[in-house]
Amino acid sequence: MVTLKEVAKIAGVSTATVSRVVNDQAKVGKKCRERVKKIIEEVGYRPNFIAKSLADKSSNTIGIVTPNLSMSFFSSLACGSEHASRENGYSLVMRNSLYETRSELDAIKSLRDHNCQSIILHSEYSDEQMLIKLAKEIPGLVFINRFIPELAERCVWLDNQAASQTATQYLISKGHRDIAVITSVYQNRDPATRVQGVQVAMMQNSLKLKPNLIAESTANMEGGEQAVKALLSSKEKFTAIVAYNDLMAIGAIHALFDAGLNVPKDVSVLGFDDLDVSRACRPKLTTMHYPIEEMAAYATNLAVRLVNEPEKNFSNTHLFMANLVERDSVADLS
Amino acid sequence: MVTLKEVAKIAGVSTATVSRVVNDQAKVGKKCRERVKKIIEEVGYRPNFIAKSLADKSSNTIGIVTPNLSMSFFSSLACGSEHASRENGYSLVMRNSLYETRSELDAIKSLRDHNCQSIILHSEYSDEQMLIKLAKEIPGLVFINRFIPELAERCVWLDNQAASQTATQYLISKGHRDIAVITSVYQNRDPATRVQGVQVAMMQNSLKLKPNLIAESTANMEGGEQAVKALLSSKEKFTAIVAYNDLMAIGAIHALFDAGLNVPKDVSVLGFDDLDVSRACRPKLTTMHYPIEEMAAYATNLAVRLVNEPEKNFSNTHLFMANLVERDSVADLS
DNA sequence: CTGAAAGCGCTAACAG
DNA sequence: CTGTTAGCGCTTTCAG
Repeated sequence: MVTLKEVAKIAGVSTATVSRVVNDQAKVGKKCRERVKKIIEEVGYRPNFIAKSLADKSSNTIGIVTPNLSMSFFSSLACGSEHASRENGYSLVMRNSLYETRSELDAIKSLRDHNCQSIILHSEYSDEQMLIKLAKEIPGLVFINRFIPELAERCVWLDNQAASQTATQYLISKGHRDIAVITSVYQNRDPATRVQGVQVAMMQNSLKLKPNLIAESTANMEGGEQAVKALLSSKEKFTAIVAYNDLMAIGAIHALFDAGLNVPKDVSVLGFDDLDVSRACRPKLTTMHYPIEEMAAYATNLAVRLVNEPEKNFSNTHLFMANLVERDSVADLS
Repeated sequence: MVTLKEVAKIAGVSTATVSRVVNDQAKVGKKCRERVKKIIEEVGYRPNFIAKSLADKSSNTIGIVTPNLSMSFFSSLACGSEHASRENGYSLVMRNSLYETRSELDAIKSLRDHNCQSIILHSEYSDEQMLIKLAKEIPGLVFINRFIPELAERCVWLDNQAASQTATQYLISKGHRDIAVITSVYQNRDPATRVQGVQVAMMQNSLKLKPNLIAESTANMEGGEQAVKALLSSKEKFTAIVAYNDLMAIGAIHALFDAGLNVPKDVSVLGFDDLDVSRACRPKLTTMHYPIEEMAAYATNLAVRLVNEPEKNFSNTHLFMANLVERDSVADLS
């Protein structure tokens, strides 16, 4: 491996000079610069990033921790982040937080110990106090999909309530009055917030979300099936379901068909997230598009600016909105 | 940030000693070790991995490059790799290869320049000669889903032909005689190999794959739809389709239903990969399970052993098999 | 505009 | 068993 020092020797200049031309810094004599460049080319010199990191205390890597990278939502998140990282000249290192006990914390600490100052965290477990403490230590720690008031300028999140209001309002505009909700038992507050959203939207239309039209289960396909079964067995009438996410929505569709009901003819189903699967199922799912990839890219840029421009003050709000994408799972009753 | 040197000073020992207890190496006096440990604990010392890497030329990171992390198949791959990386004490850094021109190569080189010696590559574009050259330079470069004879000991791949033979044989055992294939125009040789697999299986049963029952398109849902439309317009009769992958299979199912045909009653559809979507569509997809997560973990372990035990000779074959998972998209005609 | 020199934080012979 | 001493490859004052 050819080093900077060797280049310097061959070129008959000092290492400082070579370093300068490599990072095209400052004033280096034009001819001198040319010569060094030529030699670098000839001998195929490539800078050693590790050494650079050590010398200038940079890290050139940004970290991302999500519960489980193999889930579509999180892989989109990672993808957005990878793209932004690369554009900023950083490497993206990732960790799943799911498989270990103190998983999230361990992941973050491990990242920090690898000198990466910018970390994108999709936190599910840790409590706010812990996170606040960590944030002090790690200047580039940003939170995605979690709002912590004390750390507002580090939080990139979605207006869940507005989103589910939009969704509900849409259903109502299509003539639905008896709306059911299938939601999830989840670590964070998203499910509750979304249920609130439908309640508010219904209230605004002088409607009411009936307690036995709320079914709770796990946030996946099986959960969706279970929830719908519960709904069905309650004998309460409903013409539409707003689901916590696409997976539950798809489970719901399955359960509905299995019960001899047609979607959307007999009951409409509205999803959340707009994962790829929402175009794979039949009928294709009408759903709220979660701009997770954009959010991840945004969060990544924020994370690098947070460490590179520490003096700067950043605007306090990084709030995104979901938007409705109409496909085939909602019927027009009007 | 407290350094090893400071710990040494406080403990009244040399940095070498501290280094030894940190890496619990060699023989250090028991009391001495205890004392140092206590101090490390007290002052909250944490080793600097960058410095360590520079000093001992290790890298503690392994790289992975796939075309597009947001695709289910690749995110499973990444996930398997992340898990294995972590177990080996490495960080996983990833790169998409899709967005740039000389994308793959750039990604690998960038990884290499960041001193990561172990790289898992899902190569789509690069030619063999280039790869062989790279392999010489990077001891831990392993290829996933690509077989390069000269680099057999670095290739972790799937027996595509056997897999599609299995698939076809299954269809035949279910009474299907008129089998169609929808395949993909793709960078690598997989599609062709899989088509061969069905041809062989059919031949073994004195059947023949009719040329106009082979439709080619892109390897996604839209491609599947298109391919089926082509098949349908050929007027050639068929009772089953083997698809290049799950996405095409699902597209096929859509197109079939749109044409008024029922799956599996009128025509059966068999997928490949066993992605999550295969359980989201209706009917649920019978498909060949591609053990990509296991393969990725295996490849990752191989990659680290390749650099850590260079003297060792590794067995030449890292060949995996796909297995059939029966769901609801294939009818029994017999 | 360019060079000398002192590190960044840690490891690894080599002595003792 | 423990300390001394060079570095790893690059950056960065500080002189000149």
